[in-house]
Amino acid sequence: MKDSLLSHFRKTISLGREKEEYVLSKFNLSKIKKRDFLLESNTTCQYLSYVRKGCLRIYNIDDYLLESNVYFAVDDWWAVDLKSYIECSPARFNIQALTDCEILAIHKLNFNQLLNDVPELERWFRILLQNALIASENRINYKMSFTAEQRYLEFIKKYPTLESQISQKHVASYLGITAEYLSKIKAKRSKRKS
Amino acid sequence: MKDSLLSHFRKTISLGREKEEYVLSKFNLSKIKKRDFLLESNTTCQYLSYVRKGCLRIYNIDDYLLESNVYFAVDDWWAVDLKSYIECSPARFNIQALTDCEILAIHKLNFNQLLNDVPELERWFRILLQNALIASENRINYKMSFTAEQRYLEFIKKYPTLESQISQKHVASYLGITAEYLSKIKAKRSKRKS
DNA sequence: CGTCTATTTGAATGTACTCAAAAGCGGTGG
DNA sequence: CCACCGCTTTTGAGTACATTCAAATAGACG
Repeated sequence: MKDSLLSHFRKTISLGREKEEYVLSKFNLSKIKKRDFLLESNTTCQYLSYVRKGCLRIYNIDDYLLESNVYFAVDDWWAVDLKSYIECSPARFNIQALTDCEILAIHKLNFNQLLNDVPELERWFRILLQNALIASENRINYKMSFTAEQRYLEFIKKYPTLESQISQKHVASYLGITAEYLSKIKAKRSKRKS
Repeated sequence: MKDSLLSHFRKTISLGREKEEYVLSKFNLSKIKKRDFLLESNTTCQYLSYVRKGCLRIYNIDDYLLESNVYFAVDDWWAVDLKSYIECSPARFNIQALTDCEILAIHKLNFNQLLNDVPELERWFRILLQNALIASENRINYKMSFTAEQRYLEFIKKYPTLESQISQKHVASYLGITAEYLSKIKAKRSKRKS
């Protein structure tokens, strides 16, 4: 059940059987249904959530109540509002399941204890943050340098199975365009092909 | 000379006099001139560089040789291509001084040794990454939700002294617009005021 | 002083948005 | 199992935001 989480850790650190058991014991499995919320803005984000299965969107609501998807957490990723989690501040983001999901979550307090008991995890967490930062910087470049159509193609390449699972308006929101315009991009593309 | 770096560390961790000395001893001061490069793409980023004074731009060059500024490193920030630094991969970014700068740099090998000798630094580094990630996620939201003019106003608010020090084309590139369009935004604004 | 780069301005163009209407689709209850 | 409701997607016309290209002007620097 927690195999996928285990192999996730093994990608960056090696703990040995005993510590592995201990770390995994602090995570709890929960299943959440499509459209349910893992986090709502203005509450505090208290859990680190590993996505074992399914897809969630982490999204922002701006001053005019418009939503924009910051990122998707799919199999083997993490869903968290980092700022809120770290600073105990009200969450900026909402986290919502786009499909039925299986989550392995750990409460902040337990995670902090783990960081004390198993210092190797500091390294793992640092690397997680590094990768997230690198991905985020890439995202800025894409948005800056590419047109909506180019970004859409990159999206398909990066998440080849995701498009069929979620609605297009969420893809559009991730790409930073309106649902209508994404529809037009796709229409134009399928016309070109034929 | 290294006072500013010391107070930078003290913001997030407390080390005690002795360890502080030790950590600081690993950093070397260097002065670099306006327009000089701290890093050129396709070389490897081997240093963590603390900006004691001045301003640098970290920028990307896309497939069509167009530059876009990813971020500015100003007083009390860090300049690094994280991906290259961590993975020893060819740098995606260039780092160039926009003003004369004073840099406190530490080589990767020395930094790794510090992380071993002074484990408190893991925490500091993790927090640095956290903050960078939070800033980067914010940046995505701005680019998604706001017009160029709104982003320009946010830029002025966030870096009140920067605009007078660097050329507008660099500001435009950071905002993700052309230099011409930024010029038009400013013209429109000063017309409105009068 | 001359050269090189940065900035301004204008006209034409392209990219993406808004609004509205129609069609499609999925889930729910009778 | 069908009918209906609400939400998503498509399509079109009109518009706004931002770019391109070109030419003129202004600044920076040796």
